[in-house]
Amino acid sequence: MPLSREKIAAAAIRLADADGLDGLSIRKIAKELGVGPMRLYDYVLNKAELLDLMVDAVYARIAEVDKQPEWRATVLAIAHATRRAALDHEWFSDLLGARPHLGPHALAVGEATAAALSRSPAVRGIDDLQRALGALNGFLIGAVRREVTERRTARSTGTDEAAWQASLGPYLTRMLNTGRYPTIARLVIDGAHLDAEETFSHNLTTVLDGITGA
Amino acid sequence: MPLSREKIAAAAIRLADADGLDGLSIRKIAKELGVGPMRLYDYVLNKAELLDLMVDAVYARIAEVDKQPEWRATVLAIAHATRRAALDHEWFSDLLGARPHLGPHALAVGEATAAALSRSPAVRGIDDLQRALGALNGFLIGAVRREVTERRTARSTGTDEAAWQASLGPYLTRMLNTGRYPTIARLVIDGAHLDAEETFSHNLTTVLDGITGA
DNA sequence: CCCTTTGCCGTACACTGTATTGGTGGATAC
DNA sequence: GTATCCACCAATACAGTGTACGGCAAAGGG
Repeated sequence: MPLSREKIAAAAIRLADADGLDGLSIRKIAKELGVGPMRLYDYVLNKAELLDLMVDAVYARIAEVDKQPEWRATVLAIAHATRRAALDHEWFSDLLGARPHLGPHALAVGEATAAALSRSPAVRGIDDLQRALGALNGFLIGAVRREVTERRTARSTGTDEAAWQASLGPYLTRMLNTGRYPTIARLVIDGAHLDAEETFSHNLTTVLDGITGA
Repeated sequence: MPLSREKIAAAAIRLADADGLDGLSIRKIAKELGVGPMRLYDYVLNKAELLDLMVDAVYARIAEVDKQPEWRATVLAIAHATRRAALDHEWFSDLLGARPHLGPHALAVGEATAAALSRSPAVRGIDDLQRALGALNGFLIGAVRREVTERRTARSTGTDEAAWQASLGPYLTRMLNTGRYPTIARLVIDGAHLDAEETFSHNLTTVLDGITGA
């Protein structure tokens, strides 16, 4: 069975899911596919283009969300699907917003969000739409990125407990004990462990309220 | 004159400003400082820690903003300073949100924003504060990231005009001519070239309006 | 039968971060 | 004065990266 861009992207996604973007190399993908490393360059211009293919493959899954009748429900569905995809493929959050989303599926979800937003009564002209899209996408990119890094550090402080207790933990408590960061300290100490999905939902509606309310 | 973490970070920042993060290597930093590459490891654990140092050095500049009497003005000042810093050091946006901000100056900035937000009447308990901080930081990270990538692609389509006219341009017009992305097409064609700073300001107040519940 | 051309394949290059080894100067002990 | 040790620094070495490029075999044309 011959190679193809799709098959290469799929193999790359499998590896990136397992080892992260840093663990992803042309040679490993080729080995996974049982071919020589340079074969990949018959289908892909360079590694950057391969990353774009991976991103668009994920966007394809995001684009599968059902279209909702109400514009707000549509935006919520797309945003939640994007978050879900980023949690399933953490490397996705590293690439999200790092290059323009120009793949066909990325354009499709962009179209769906833009169309939904333009149905909001608060979005009047095309300038409003451009700004609203910027605000929403900005929040989406940043929020997802934050959540993924948080999850990563939580995992690594659990795994690499030695390093945490040896350096980072004491450093942090020392810092907070200086009294120079009282609010942060309060957040760390008293802050309940809020449910991540609930927080995301809450903040998303906050941003949407800002868009429609102003 | 002896080496120091600060001096190493400063040299690394100079190089990253010029060549981007991809062009940054231990060997180049060492050459810039006139020492052997392995000397740097007497001051820095590994490259990741060096990147953290660079990030915190930028946060030091951000933390210099004058404290405003009104909480909203404080948040605006910090956000604009962060954006300004990311435009001055584009690599900063690549690192922003990619790892927890735990350096002393990053903590200072976090403290200032958290303190300001907690003075908003709409932020009642510590849970509200945690969420508001998440919404604001999420937007900030994503918006800055978006703007920097936009600027980069604009620059590279200007520089590498051959590649644009050969592949990406035609690809995009072909895509938009399929009629599958009418809203996006309208945005690309009719969309005025909005001032980036104005857009950022507008969206920032939009998010803040959402937080305060206006 | 020979020549050309076309596609396939692996080698090779320049570069990365960093562990490790070897050497060298200066201070201290006898 | 000599020997020993130690701190410091330089260079080398290794395992890996993305990808340019040269060689080779098969196919087609005269």
